[in-house]
Amino acid sequence: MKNVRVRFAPSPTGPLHIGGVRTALYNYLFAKKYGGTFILRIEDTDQGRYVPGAEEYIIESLKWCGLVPGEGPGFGGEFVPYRQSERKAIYQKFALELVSRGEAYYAFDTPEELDFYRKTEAEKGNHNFKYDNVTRQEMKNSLTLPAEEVNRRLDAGEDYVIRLKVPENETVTFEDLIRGEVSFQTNELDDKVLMKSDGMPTYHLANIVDDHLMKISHVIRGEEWLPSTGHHVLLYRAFGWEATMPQFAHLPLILKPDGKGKLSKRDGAKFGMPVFPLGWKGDTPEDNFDGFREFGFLPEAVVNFLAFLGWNPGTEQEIFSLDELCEAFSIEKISKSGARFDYDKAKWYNQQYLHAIRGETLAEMIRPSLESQGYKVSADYLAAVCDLMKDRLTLLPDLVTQAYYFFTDVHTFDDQNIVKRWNAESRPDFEALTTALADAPGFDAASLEEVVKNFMEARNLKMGQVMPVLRLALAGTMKGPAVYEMMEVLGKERTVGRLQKAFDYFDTVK
RNA sequence: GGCCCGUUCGUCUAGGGGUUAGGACGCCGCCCUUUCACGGCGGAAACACGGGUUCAAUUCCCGUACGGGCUACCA
Repeated sequence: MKNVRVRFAPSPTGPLHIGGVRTALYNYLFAKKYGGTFILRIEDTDQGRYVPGAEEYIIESLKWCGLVPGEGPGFGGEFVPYRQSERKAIYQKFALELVSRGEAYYAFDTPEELDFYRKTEAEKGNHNFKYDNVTRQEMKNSLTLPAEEVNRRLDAGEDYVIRLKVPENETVTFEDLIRGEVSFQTNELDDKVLMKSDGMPTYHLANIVDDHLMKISHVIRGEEWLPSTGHHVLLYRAFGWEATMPQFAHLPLILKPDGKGKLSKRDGAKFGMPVFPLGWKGDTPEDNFDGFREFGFLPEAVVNFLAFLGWNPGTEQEIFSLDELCEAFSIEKISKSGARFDYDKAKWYNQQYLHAIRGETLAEMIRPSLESQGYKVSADYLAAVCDLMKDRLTLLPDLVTQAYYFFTDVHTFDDQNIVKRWNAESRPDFEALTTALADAPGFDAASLEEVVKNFMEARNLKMGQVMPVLRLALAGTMKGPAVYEMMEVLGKERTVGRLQKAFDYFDTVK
């Protein structure tokens, strides 16, 4: 495939949600697979919904995921600007061209009039009023009004919109790369507004004009756009651009975990999971969200998880780096039906990536949150702890909650288990063992194991009598890494100190 | 309501005219083990329904049901 140019075209109306990230991902993968270009275009034509900071958020999110655009705002490119609000004049010119070709027309009906019209129609039992090839004949537009009046209204600066003049009695058919042939009857299609009365284009116009001008080869977008694709094809025709029209691929939606509707930002709070890549601070507390990053996900895991929500390579490989995904990706393997958001699966992916990570790398990721909690540790020490813990983690913050005792004194003891493992006669043995440990030739796991084993043999003690007590004394809990390794990482001083202190405490537990 | 799209284990999915319908998550059991995890092994678990077409249909066609999307001077 040559000259693949795809775009991700979000609207800066708030944080980019995870479905958007997946759309961006699939566009990116497709571009990379064929050596093409991944373009970011900001569709900010609705000034009413514009949210400051949203564009920066989108870019930061894409970067976090490793999906860096080849062209876009801040990324340069042949077709600047990539922000639609800065391309207003272009759309006006093309809209006027459509009017002069008779493919579009001026309409003067105000939103209030339209509302009123819709309401009265509804009262008459007609609940699906459309501004279309039949109703336009009784509305106020350049098709029904005399030319002089149209000019008079235009000259007087009256508000107007430009609408697409959808042809009658035709069938629009196009080939969707995912769904196959899809067709619409033009009589079912309404005369979509192309230019709003504020002089801004609607999505439909801006989208077609920009995709054409920016030489977009494939439009990969969410399924919510499928119903308006009929209009889009009509628009390409009206402009005479049908020969170079991009190919369409409509992605299945990401659904709520319970399958009832598409995933929305409210679902994060409802299901206790992230639905945004990065955290977002809105104006109200309800508008503040933690993202996958804040929950403790690695971007590679999020990307891998997202890639598999609606696509799979057809092999049994589950773990893919971004590069591997680029290589394996194909539109034909995208599924047709919506995929529920499966948070357990997302966590599993994270766990897999955490297992594979190097202790040092993990250490640097976790350090900021550790320091914010007041723990200060050396790089080597932290890396050693990470190596011990990483097989036990699902989310990054688990390290601090599960292994806090590597960074400070044990503050919570599992008394129930202490009672089971410790009694009045235990003390002499464990004091002797502590001394033996303190005198160990080396404080590495292997030496310690030997010391403990010799000790047990000499005193005729069993593994189950000794190990749990040591573990309880060092960590306070029955869970955790191997005892010898824990001691090695903790070091002689801390190990011995903790044991002595713990035994005093154990004597008091009933 | 209208239009469009969809439907394989609970979930994500592979597959495809004749298969013991495969994998992964989750769940259960066993093994490993000083604990918790990891890991290994095993288990329960699916072709929405009805008609065609065919020697044969879960697979192709048509309906129905169900689900989802769209139905704005939002994207």
